[in-house]
This record gives sequence, structure tokens and C-alpha cells, in this order.
Amino acid sequence: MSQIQDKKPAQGETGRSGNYQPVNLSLQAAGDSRGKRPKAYAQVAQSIRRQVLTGGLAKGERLPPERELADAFGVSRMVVREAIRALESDGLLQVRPGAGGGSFVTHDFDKPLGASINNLLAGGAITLDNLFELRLMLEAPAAAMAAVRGRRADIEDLARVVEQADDLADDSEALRAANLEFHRRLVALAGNPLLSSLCETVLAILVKSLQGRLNVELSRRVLEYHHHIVGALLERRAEDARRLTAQDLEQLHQRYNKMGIRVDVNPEAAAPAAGGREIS
Amino acid sequence: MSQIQDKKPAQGETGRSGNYQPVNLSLQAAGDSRGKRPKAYAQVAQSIRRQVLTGGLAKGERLPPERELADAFGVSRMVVREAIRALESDGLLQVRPGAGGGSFVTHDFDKPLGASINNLLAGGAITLDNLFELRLMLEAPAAAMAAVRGRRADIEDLARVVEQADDLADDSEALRAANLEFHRRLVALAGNPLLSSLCETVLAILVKSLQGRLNVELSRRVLEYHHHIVGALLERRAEDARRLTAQDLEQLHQRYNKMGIRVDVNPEAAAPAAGGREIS
DNA sequence: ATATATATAATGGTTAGACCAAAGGTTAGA
DNA sequence: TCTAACCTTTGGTCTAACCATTATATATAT
Repeated sequence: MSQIQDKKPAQGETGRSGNYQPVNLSLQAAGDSRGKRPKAYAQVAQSIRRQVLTGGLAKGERLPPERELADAFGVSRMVVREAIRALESDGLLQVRPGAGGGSFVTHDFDKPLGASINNLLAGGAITLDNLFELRLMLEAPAAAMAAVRGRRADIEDLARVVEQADDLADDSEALRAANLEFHRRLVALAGNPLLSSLCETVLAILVKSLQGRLNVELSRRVLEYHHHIVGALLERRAEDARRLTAQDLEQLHQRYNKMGIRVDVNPEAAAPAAGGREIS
Repeated sequence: MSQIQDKKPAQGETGRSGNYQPVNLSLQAAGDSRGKRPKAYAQVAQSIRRQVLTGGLAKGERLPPERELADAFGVSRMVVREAIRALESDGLLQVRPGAGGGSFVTHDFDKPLGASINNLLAGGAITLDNLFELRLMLEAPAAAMAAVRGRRADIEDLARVVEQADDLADDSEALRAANLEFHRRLVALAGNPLLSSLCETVLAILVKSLQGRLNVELSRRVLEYHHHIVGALLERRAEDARRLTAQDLEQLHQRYNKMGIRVDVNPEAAAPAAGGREIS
């Protein structure tokens, strides 16, 4: 009875238990093609992964409780938990304890993306300069693409973001946030979600290593560029948009280097920082 | 006794057990800063992650067996396993069963990177065109950078790769491999490991969706470009290198589209395909 | 002696059932 | 009506086995 199989639960009188979507459970072999014994947790993970990605389980929906999944898949609860742990790491699930809790479908792919880059940094495989360079390679062309593809209305929204930032001259934190929002939206205008994801991730890491060391003076200087960039976008001057964005980022990069900012090399990757409980 | 603590094992007469590096074990709280109870498996994962990334555990080294880790951390084996599962998903560990087996430190960060992008594709959040576009944005500038930064010797190596490919006119598979190798090395010349990682990942996904549908005619046509690119690199003509690479990739992209190739949208992410065991 | 088969031991993979802890819902009391 | 005590659901953890895989050593046959 080591064979893993799906005991599709009598899909009928579940009247009592669930408010979660009654899920289609089934297992396929997953693992190396080389006749290796497929590991149960890999199969379960694979099965759930498929359901999540093919829309069988919509974003935000809750999976059945671990115990029921274990029953349904015909495996022990631990196998299910290991599968969930892997999926959680992949950014496909988010788990919450307690009564209202459970495993919820999410699409947080930026998380593993960021974790990987963080790991590369922490492991010394890449430098902060590498990150800045990548950002430049992504955002400058993105600005050009935005000038070509961006919808008028969206560009005007972007313009408003910049204008609102003008009024925040005194609030350093808000100004910084507004500038970030600008870059986020600018990249979004390029219309390539993959590009957006990457930029978002890179930006998040860079921002983290800033940690409020960005002074108002620099922020306003940056804002200056943003005005020009918006102008270029509005007039569809792609090459200008590209160049201005590149200058904006290069200037920022130089500031970083002058300030001798080192990356926040906490090997946290996915996990945020310290909780409340002290440990021996 | 719910407190998690490190019972650092008497680091002495382990003469019998280990050929693995005697690891420094210790746990910190990990989790949300908001006084939430830190989950044991997250703490263990965090602790190991730190050791791996800060070099306390070198690449290729083996972790102590799960049972010993559990002892050392003062938790159950299950907690350790869940932690390992997450780290495996992060590309930090690779686990092998059996006698010679164990959990080995690896730095396979391309794996989660690729998994994320695969998930985005499978979930319909991005398209194959988005991928091609990103590749173009990365590789074309990379070629320009290579022309500037690439060491003479490395460029000459690259030239040899192209020349050797000339002799493979008949072997479609080998020719394809040689062309891939060209792009890989080209990007490496740019001297940005992060860029290399990304390109590697994107390329791998694109290649997978090709699956031998690339005919010899197209391969040779591509090879033509490679010759020109190498020429540009040797003479440090950065802009030419950029333009030629862009043309090379755009041509390939158009071919893809004409052939109506759809991405291999198997929600496999990290896990390769079917094993030998049938299920239910 | 060499090669092949077989036992041994180390280690991950899995099971079973129990109990703890968090968090939403319900109900009783003020 | 509001509050506080319970109750239930669900994830988190523990224990103690046993199964499966594989490298290594040992024995056996050639």
C-alpha cells in the first residue's frame, strides 16, 4: 500500500465541512525521468501547483485543511505539509494558522525572485553595482517603450504623480515614496509584466539598502528628472525618455557609491526580520 | 519547554559519526516583527540559510543528518525537514537519499528564478513575447558591454566556439548547442553575473519551448550573425555588437511567431517531468 | 586475484496518532 | 448592547516507529 493514489472523497454530502472550493485532487508521478522513485511530497506539490497555475484554484481561494488533503491524496499529513512548504517558498501559497486560517492561493512570484537575488548578494556572487547596472538596462529601455506604447491616460496619471510629489518637498519619506511610485508606474507603461516584476524586485532590494539615507536634496533633484521624463513621454519622444531615465539612474548610482552604501546583506532572503521571542 | 534552543552537541568525541563539516548551530527568531510567534521551521531554515550564505557552510559540503540537526536545534525531525524543504526550493540545498546521501549545499539560484518565470508563464501572467522582449533587452546591451569590457582572450575563445560550429553544419543538435553556448559566453563577457543568471534562465525557458523545432537552415543563418558579432567584439565596435545581436534575436523571435510556437506551459516549475511509477 | 553477489549500515522518506497554539465564531452574562 | 468566557477549526509540533535507497564492506564464486 505504498502506492500513492487519490481517494477522491465522496463529492456529495460535504454539507458540513467546507467553505473552500472542493478541489480536484489527483497525483502524477513527478521527479526525474530516470525511473527514480517519485517522492510523495513532490507529487503532491506538483498536483497542487498545477491546480493553482491552471486556474483550478483561483487566487485568494483556500485549500482544504491539511488533514483533508492528506486523506484525499492518501498520504500522511507530513507529506502534505512538506509540499505546502515548498509551494509557499515558490510564492504560490500563503499559510495562516488559526481558525480562519489555512493555505491560501497567492501569486507572489516576486518573493522567490527577490529571494534569489538576495541570496546572490548575500553569497557574494554579485555586487550592488551589478544590481544598479541591471536596473539601468531594464528601466531605460522601458522608458522608451513607455513613450511608444503607453496610453495617453496612463501617462497623464504618471504626470499627476510627479506633480503631487512637488508638494511634498518637506516630507522626505513621502517624497521618496512618490519617487518610487513614479518608477514603478513608468515601467508598467512599457506593458511587459515580466519586466515590471523584475524591476519591482530589483527596486525593492535597492530601496532596502537605502534605508532612509536618501536626503531631500537628492530626492528633489531626482524629481527634476521625472518632470523631464514625463514631458518626453507626453510628446512620445522615446529616445529622450530613455536617455533621461538613464541619467536619472546613473546619477543615483553615483550617489550611492559616494555614500559608500553597502548592501543590507542579511541572509534573510524571503523571511523578514526578528520576531518577539528570544532564543536561548 | 516550547522554547527553542541550541543544545550545542559536545563537540568532542564525535570520532565515530561524521565526515561532514561540524556545523555551528544556533537559532534566532525569524518571522514578522509584529510580535508573532516565530515558527520553528522558519527559524531553523533561517539559521541554516545564514550559515550557507555567509560561507560557514561551503558549496558542496554536507549538512549533518536530519536526526542530528533536530537534536542540535532541539526540535523534532519534522521541523528540520520542513526547513530543508524550503531551502531546497530556494536553491540552497540539494537533498539525496541513501547512504552517501544527505543535504548538500548548493547555489542553484537559477532554479527558483526559472521557477518563478515558469509560474508566471503557466499562470498566464506573461506571454512568450514578454520573454523574448526581455531577452532582447538583456542580451543586446550585454553584447555592447562585452565589446567594451571583454578580455581579448575570452573574445578569442568565443570566436573559436563560432568557428567550431561551422563544422557542425550537418549535426542539427550539436549546432543548436553550439549556438546556445555562444549566447551564454557572450553574456558572460559583459561581466555582470546577475545578468548572466537572468539570461541563462530566460534562455533555458525559451529553449525548452523550442524542443528541436529549430531547423538547420535557421541555425546556420543565426551562425552568420554570430560571426559578425564576434568580428565587432574583436574590433571593440560596441554599437555594432549591440545592433547585430538585436537583429539576431529579433529574427529568431519572428521565426518563433511564424511557427506558432506556444510555450511549454507545463506547471512543472522546478520539478522535471514524469517518473516511472504510475499512480492510482 | 578478480569479479560478482550479498549483507550492513547510514540516511532520507513516510506513517500514525497525539497534543499544543492561534484565531474566528458563539454564547452567556453584565 | 457590549464584553468575556468558551468552543471549534486549523496550522504547528512532538514522538516513535518503519520503509526505501544507496554506498561500502564483505563474502562468495569463478
